[in-house]
Amino acid sequence: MKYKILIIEDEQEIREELDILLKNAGYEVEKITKFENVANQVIEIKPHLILLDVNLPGKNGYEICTKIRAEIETPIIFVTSKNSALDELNGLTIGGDDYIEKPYNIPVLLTRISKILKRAYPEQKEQNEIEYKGIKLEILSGLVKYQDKEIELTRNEFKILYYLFQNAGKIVQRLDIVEYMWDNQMYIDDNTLSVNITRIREKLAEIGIENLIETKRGQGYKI
Amino acid sequence: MKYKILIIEDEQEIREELDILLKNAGYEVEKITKFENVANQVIEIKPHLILLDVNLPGKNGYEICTKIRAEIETPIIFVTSKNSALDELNGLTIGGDDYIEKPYNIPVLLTRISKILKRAYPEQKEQNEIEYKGIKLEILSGLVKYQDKEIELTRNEFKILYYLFQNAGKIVQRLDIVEYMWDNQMYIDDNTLSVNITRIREKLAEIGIENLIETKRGQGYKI
DNA sequence: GAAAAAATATTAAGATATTATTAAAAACGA
DNA sequence: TCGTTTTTAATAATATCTTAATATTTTTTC
Repeated sequence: MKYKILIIEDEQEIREELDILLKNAGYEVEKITKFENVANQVIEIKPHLILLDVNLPGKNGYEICTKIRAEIETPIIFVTSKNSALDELNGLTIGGDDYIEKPYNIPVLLTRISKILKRAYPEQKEQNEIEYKGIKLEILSGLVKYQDKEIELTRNEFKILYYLFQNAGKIVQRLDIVEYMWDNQMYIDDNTLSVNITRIREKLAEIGIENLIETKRGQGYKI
Repeated sequence: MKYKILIIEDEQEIREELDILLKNAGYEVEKITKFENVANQVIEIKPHLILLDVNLPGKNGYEICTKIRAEIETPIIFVTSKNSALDELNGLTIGGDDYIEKPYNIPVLLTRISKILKRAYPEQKEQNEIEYKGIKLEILSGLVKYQDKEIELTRNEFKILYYLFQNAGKIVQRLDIVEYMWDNQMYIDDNTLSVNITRIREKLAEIGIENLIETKRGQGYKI
């Protein structure tokens, strides 16, 4: 899947440069050249990420950011030539996800973009479907299909099951799942996982899937 | 081989807590308490991994990281209470290998440390599979396979058998196994080992493996 | 070579730690 | 806000581990 990046930048030269750069890197690119009602335009375009110049003529980039953020959660990278700590803080507290200074270092810009995209859209992995033992997980619809029956799992339940499917045949440690699920910064009770497993098992049983998830006590789970 | 972990953290309480935690987990621990010339101190200590608090008094953790990285490639884990996207990104692009937020989840911290160490020092690879006399131990799946039959062992049983496999052909002393298994716990009845061996033999017999584990009375076991 | 001692095996029964379950509270999303 | 989903909390269930008691086997001693 191709990510769509929106460039909001008044200097034509830089705009074109970024355009080429990003297209070469495999992104779909949109540009805004008229800076009236930027927020509305953004909502129309529905980009996955926005590169926003802070110094638009007669406009305040941060204000624009605020307006955009009021509507959608698209991550924003500020492109700026200012570099005072204050400015930086302003942008970020409003909700921008990163900033980068002009003149930018191209590889740095690209890796930042890719990191932010990965973080913002973690579920968009290449696969749309994964199958094991006749059970099919459909990522897009969040459905589990088995012998012309199907059930829906909630987002977390699905994500856990998906992780187990990706590691089918192997023992997956509980902690690995916890890390995968909760990115593990904050302290999440490990029992939460047990609760989820119980729910997944219940739902799977509804369509006749029994004993799929084995508990390997002291080691983890295995399908 | 024992890994050396360096703690760079100003709050004494946390420092001591980490110290104990890590020592219990079998690491060698060093601490820095004076934050002048941190980079130089680090180079002296030559740790295998650094736990770096981002919010040192009057210092910028990221700056320290940059300086350290200019000298050595030791992996760094940021311990931080901040959590803005910017902070994280900065840390990672500078060369930190991971970050974790306070309050941290202890088991998670430990597994992260161990994962990063494994990645950074790959010489100490762990096998995923070991075979002897047509019997295959699969670590990832926790299975023992023999002639298209397979059994599951419990964690301890598997660990013991794995240890014997690693020393295939040699006599392994009972005490060595006890140490390997129960490490520095207080005296564990060595009969526990006998019980485990009995169980392993039983389970192996189920898939037709007989007389694999020989008892060398007074010396240990041999496969 | 028999009896005693030492080492290991066996079996079953506690103990413990890990996981499961259930219900309720909190957080989230429409 | 209401309905759904997620997390917390309290409690139950149970696989696995350890202990204990007893049995078997091997080695030593006389």
